[in-house]
Amino acid sequence: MSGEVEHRKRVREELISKNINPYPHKPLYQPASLRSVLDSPVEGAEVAVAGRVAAVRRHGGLVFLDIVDDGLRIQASIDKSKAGDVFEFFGKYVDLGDFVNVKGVLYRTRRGELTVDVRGLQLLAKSLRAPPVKYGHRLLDPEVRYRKRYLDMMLTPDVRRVLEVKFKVLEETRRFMWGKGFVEVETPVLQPIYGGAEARPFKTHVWALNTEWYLRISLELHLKRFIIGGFNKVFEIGKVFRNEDIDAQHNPEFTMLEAYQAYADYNDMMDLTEELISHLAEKVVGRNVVEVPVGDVKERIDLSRPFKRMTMYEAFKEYAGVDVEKLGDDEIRDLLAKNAISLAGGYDRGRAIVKLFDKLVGRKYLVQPVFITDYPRSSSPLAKPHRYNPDLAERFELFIAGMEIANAYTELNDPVLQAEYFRAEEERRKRGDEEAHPFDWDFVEALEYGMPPTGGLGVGLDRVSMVLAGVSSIKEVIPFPMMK
RNA sequence: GGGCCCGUAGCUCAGCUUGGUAGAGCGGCGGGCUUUUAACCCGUAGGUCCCGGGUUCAAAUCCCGGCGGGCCCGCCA
Repeated sequence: MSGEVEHRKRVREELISKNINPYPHKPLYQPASLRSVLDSPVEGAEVAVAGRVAAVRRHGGLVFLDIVDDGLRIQASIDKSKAGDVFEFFGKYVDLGDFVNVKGVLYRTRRGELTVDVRGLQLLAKSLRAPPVKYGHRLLDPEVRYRKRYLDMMLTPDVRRVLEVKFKVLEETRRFMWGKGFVEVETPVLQPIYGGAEARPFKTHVWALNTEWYLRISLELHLKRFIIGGFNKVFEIGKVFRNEDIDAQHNPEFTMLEAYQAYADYNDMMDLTEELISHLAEKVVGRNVVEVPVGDVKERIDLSRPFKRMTMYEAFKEYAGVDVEKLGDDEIRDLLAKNAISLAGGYDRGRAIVKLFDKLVGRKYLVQPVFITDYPRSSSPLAKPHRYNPDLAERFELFIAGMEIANAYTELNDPVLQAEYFRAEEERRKRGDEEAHPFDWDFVEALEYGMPPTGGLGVGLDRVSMVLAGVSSIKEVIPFPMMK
């Protein structure tokens, strides 16, 4: 309401005209953290705190206010008979939403609530707009929530809690990886050629070179160059960008952890993944059973080790009652047709099997953590063929709550095979599959210098955060999600 | 891309079926109240009823077309 803003602007003007700065540079009374005050309150002691006025309850000569600072709340009261000048100033110049600095004595009210009996008050920052809902209540309009996320965080403690889960995941992932002896590195976001995943990229223009470049869709190919360069254990946590749809599980930019380890294979990466996830459960939420909404039901998900492991073929048998290995290509084509699946770039047995897996098994059944291993070789152009079966790749994906959480390979390090697989991808692109992997000559050349046997892992940290926070939309764990 | 739903005060929503020219609660502002905590009581301001067109004496309401948004399905991590 414009009247409200006008009113507060007038208050601001009046303060300035009275030589009271509505936006002073520092608090007058050095504020203690609310955490320290609330954790070990000393009744009768003098304290100073600062924060936003989140609620005001006036009772004639006594006014109660809630002060919120850094996600915590404390009550203060101003007694006209004890601090008449403060009382008058507050009534005249302080509104809901303003930042204040108060000094006073800690006591407990009749109802037992810890309260600061205010004796001194300084306005720290005048707000011109009152918060749209009361502190502690939820903003309901998702449009407003995500576009004006500062209001969402400011007003709803649970929103802050969920975001804190995400940030703690980032922090604890680093701590875990460092502890395992991995070096945190960085790789370019802007690239002349993209790769490492199957996705449509974002394009951009580099003026200095007058050429089209891309935003990275994964971290993989540069991290492997670190392995070639002699770093044995590297990881990166970073944004990747995929030019695809926006929905409850997908945001066009999201945060991946990728890790590569020399002299390791996908079995080692499975152990590492399992250990990471349970480390995160323990450090971030302090328990290994979490509740996550999956579809219409809240699922109790047990993140304790070890996770179930099954091959993709076993999963087909168990959940879809299909023995894919024994199916002829005609039967697979029939299944594709029956499930209305079309394959961009023409029929390929391996890729068909993966699509069928997503459709028939994927999200429905893989609620408890499970590693699905041994993907069809042709669906994984950067993975090494399986040591016992050349039709398969040494690859696994981790599913939790019906979501793909992690993806890992024994990395392909044979440059001749890599070139061959890239060539096949290029053929597929020519046949119309926009998401086929581009041929990366520079990467093949790097492999030609020799890469040790390597295990590689990618983890979607937003989705991990969703599981740990128990939320069903990726928007909840991304501070400023992309909005249509 | 397909389907369903929504758009009225700062917020949450009623009014629409049955057309008569705009309402409530909360919030704001003013007043009252010295132990409240979604405080309470009294008063008051605040609206392009998403936009455009049509029907009608008359449209928030009925019809058509846009725009914005949400959810589900398909695809992608």
